[in-house]
Amino acid sequence: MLSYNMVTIKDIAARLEVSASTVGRALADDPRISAAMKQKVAEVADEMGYVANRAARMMRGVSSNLIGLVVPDIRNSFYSTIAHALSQCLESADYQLTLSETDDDRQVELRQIRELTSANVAGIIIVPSARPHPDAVRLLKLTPHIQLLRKHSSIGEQWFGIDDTQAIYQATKHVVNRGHRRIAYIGGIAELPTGAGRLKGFRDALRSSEAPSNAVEELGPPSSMDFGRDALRRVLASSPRPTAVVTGSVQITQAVLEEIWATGVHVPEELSVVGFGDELGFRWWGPGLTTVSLPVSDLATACGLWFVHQLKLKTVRTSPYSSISPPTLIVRGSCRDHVETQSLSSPSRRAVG
Amino acid sequence: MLSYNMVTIKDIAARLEVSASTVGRALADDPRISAAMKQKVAEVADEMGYVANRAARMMRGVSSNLIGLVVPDIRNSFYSTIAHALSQCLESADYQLTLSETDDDRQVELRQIRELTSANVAGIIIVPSARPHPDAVRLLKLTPHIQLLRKHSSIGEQWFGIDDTQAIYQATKHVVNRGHRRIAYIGGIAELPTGAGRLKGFRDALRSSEAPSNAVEELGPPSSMDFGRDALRRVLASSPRPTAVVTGSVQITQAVLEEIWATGVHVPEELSVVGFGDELGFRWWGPGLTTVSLPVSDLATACGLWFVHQLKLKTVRTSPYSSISPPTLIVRGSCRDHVETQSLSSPSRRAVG
DNA sequence: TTGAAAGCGCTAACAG
DNA sequence: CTGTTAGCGCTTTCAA
Repeated sequence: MLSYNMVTIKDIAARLEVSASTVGRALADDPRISAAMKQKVAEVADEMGYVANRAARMMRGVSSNLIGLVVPDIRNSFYSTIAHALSQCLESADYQLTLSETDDDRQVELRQIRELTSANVAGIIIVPSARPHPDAVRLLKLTPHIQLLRKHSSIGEQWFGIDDTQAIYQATKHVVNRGHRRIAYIGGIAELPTGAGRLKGFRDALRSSEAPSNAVEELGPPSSMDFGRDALRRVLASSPRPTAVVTGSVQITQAVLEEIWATGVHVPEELSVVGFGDELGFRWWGPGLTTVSLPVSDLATACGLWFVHQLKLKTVRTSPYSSISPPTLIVRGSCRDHVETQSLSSPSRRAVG
Repeated sequence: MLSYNMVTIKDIAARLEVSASTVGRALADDPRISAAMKQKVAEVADEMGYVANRAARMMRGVSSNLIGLVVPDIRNSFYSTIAHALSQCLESADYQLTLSETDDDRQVELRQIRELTSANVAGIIIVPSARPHPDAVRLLKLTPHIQLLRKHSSIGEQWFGIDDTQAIYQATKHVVNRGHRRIAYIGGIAELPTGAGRLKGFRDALRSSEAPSNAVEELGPPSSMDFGRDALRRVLASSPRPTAVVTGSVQITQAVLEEIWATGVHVPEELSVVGFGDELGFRWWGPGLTTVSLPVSDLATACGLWFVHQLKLKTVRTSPYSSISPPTLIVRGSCRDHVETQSLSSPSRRAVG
């Protein structure tokens, strides 16, 4: 290990023949210090290449400039988008982002939160797992924190998310309006707040239609491609086979697209599809994927700005605040009108371009 | 700000009626402490929910358990894959990952490295920008560090990367072998080590062919979709129009795919394409994208393991070490044989499935 | 307006 | 095997 002698507050004090506290205060822009002194201190500090020792500062109770981001899996584009947006707006407020992945495992989540609190982070931005560990909840209460996307009341009432119910409601309503009656939904487990909201959106949309409809629901881990693939196979095998499928997470959507592509089912002739999220590539999947687009980046930025604002007012935050962002349905070619006497015409084919 | 009374080593000491140092040593598993004592301390610590104060520990000279990851943009799947892999293997070594984005801007990069060193990070894993700032290089020398993907000798000789030259060589060779002679390459600027290597691969492959060939080279920021789109348009407009295009970064590939899809050029009839990286969705793009797959996740894991190993031996590392991972060409449908008397047959079309 | 001094929680030298 | 003591660099009383 390298031993590098950082220049300390004492060094500049010695050089200027003043006390350490004077230098400390000058650096902190304390009103009691004369402008002349501040000036001199600033110059010498700069000249000697002084950098504050964060550890020492932290020990004096000042929390670090670290903000912990706790997400299931950074490879999920939702979360990498969030990480990027947060990183940007936290940086400009002089905060550093630390990354913790939970893999949606409450034990891992607890460990990570333990780590973060022991590192004295200034705050935690978390996408909580389905059922966070009580100890994790307890630890979070000791640190400023905010929930993103998923919300558990046990953790708090500070939350930025999207309207999950509305998202899937729109998606489902779209196929219902186009005449589909046997509709499958493949989405995240209802134990997750997002999963529950989306499932509700699906059911609400079906209920809102006049004609009786026939739903197939497949619920599983929202980040599991394997689950998505298997679920789609089950949906295709079920009888009567659904004429439309709505997906409830990005990963599940990707898995379903892959599987449909692999099995050779024709879209939209044999099956209509509405996806979740608008990934690069969804546009060029088959006839173009009709999907629900979510303002994840804006959401994260808003969340970051607000959180930093909260941290600045060094006040205990218990007052609830929620921000719900609306989804948008993007209609492309993966859904078509369904008529009961369905004639499977020879599929119209589509070339690149 | 919340005032939360963390339980300290003293609290445990008081409870057990021993000295603080005994507890400290027991917790550190010091050989001089009796097993019985360690046992008791461990129990009480656990019971009281003791978490070590990192700030205090750091002040005693021990560096933090933070490792800084410095990348251009976490939304790039290369880097999110890397972040995930590193996060996993650093976590198991009890390190925390902090995330810094540079947007390939040397000033930002310098700022981020400043931040990291002042936060006393245990080490830095960096994908350096094209021309790192001299001060950044200087700062890096003060901290254990390793380069990922891109390598600058000024920064050091510790590097994990892929064989960029080989990657593009394979891609280019593939179309050359299929008879193409007018070939375009759209890739990152040669100022980047990766850009230079890939460009070399392109040129080497062309030179290696017997028949004379005609190259078009478009170089720009590798992470700019806009550049990719514009470059492709220029390529299509050039005369004689190339019959094949090879791309040299993930983002450029994505941009090129989008643009080809948008302009309606038929692949592979009018244009053969070889991509870079194997993103989800490349499989279902048009006739399936023939592309170079790179073992990014394994690379990052290897890098993480090795770096942690280096940190454990608390020795100054100056000895060079490089690890080069090989790419793999994945052949799908986006290239076809080229014959000079090219007959543009009516395009064979492909449906989903 | 500045100084002196007391710690923050932990580790490490130096005694027992 | 365990206790005492002295700081690490900084902030923050309390004095001057």
